[in-house]
Amino acid sequence: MGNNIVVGYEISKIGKKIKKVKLTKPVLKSGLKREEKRQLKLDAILRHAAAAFMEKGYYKTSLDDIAQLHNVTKPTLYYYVKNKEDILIKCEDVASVRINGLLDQVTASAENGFIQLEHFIRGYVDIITDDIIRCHIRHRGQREDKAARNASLKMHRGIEHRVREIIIKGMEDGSIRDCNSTIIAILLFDALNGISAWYRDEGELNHEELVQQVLLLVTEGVKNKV
Amino acid sequence: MGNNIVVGYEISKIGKKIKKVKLTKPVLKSGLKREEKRQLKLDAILRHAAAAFMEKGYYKTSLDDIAQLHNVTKPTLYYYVKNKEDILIKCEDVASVRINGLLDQVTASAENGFIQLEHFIRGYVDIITDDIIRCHIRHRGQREDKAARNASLKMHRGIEHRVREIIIKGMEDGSIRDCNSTIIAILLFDALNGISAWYRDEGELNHEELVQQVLLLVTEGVKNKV
DNA sequence: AGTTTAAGTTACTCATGGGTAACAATATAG
DNA sequence: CTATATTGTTACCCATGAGTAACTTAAACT
Repeated sequence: MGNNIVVGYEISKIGKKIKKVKLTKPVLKSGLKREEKRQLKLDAILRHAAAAFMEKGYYKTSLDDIAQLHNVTKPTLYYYVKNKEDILIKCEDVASVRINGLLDQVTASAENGFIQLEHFIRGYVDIITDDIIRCHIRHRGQREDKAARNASLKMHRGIEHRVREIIIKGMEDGSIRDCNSTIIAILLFDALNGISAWYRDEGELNHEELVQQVLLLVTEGVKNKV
Repeated sequence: MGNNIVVGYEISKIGKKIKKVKLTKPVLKSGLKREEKRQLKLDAILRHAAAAFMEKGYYKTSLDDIAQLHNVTKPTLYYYVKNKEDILIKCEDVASVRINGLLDQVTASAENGFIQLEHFIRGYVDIITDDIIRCHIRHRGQREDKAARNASLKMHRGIEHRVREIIIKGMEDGSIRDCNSTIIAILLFDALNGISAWYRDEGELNHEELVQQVLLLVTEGVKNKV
């Protein structure tokens, strides 16, 4: 029940009530504080859940597990989240914002296509350290609800499409060789997403060396042309 | 119970019994037939299960589903398989044989490292069309039983290691440029395994073009060096 | 032919875990 | 200081699905 109340609605309701009385700061401030607190708790839950999903897998992680990680009981989760699948959806929302943000940043520059692609790869390898992003990558498209599944696939296709655009741009400005941009974009994503399954920032493998090797492969391939 | 009887034991038992009486063909033949039939049925079950796992996911596929696909009831499966997880294990056994077989074939040639790598890529893209292989790729390492999980990871590391050896050989014979063979092997696998999640032989995308693009990426990269 | 073994069935048990109802405590507004 | 929304709890329900026991049918060996 509680989880059906949309945040936006809640705010506007408060706003209406207050508008006719007084628009003092304490009211607004505490209102925001509450929202902030709620948002922070939701974030923490998503983070805990994502970490658990990555470690044990979605189906092997119970809501009780997640609740325990957050030091609450299971029903409390339902105050922040519609159901188990909604956790995946909310993680994906976060991931979408971050990845598209990266793409915004990368495509905003005046650099040529190849350089933009290089920037994207760098940024993406940084990003996939985050459990929420990794959770999205691992579970994207995996939704019982049909509408949710389609939304997830569409969102990922959107991202893939933007990378393809970068590649096409590179082919037009001559910085990227002639290739099938669709396939190359997918292959690149497959490789990068694969990384997210095993790479940990704390590990022995140097972050920079990883990026170097990905760029080596993408830039020149491994064949020796002496 | 019945599933605990190892195939080899069964055969040797029959053999002993017969050795002292008569080694007529009909007996051996029918014995083989039985084993053959059993093996064929097991194969069919694995194939059905793998297809279902790929379509709906391991946890969303019940043993009843798999049984139905094979036109038997659930308990019958237990005659061929120890438990649900055992299906994954048996799929992995099949996959291991095929992939290592490919590697045997590839490394047996006198070609240089790069050509061997190329051959492997070609062969692997062929192989990952098979549902059982795809099932292995998607579910490798995902085992509730610890021993089984370790075995799965070990087997995959073994394969990865052999590819790394090819790369190292290529670096030694000068056909592959200097690189971190471990990372490159993993990246290559990530890309190839990623393919297995979306590529269908029946689809519009030409098999040869896919291979071409993978080889383009691995061979020369996408940067235009004009 | 008659006995044994393989192969399959029906009808259960039972743990797990998602989701809910009803109640309790805590914070915030007026 | 009281009323109300927010946040959380305990104690359930109930569907699902893995695995088993006991029984039946079909095939195969002697």
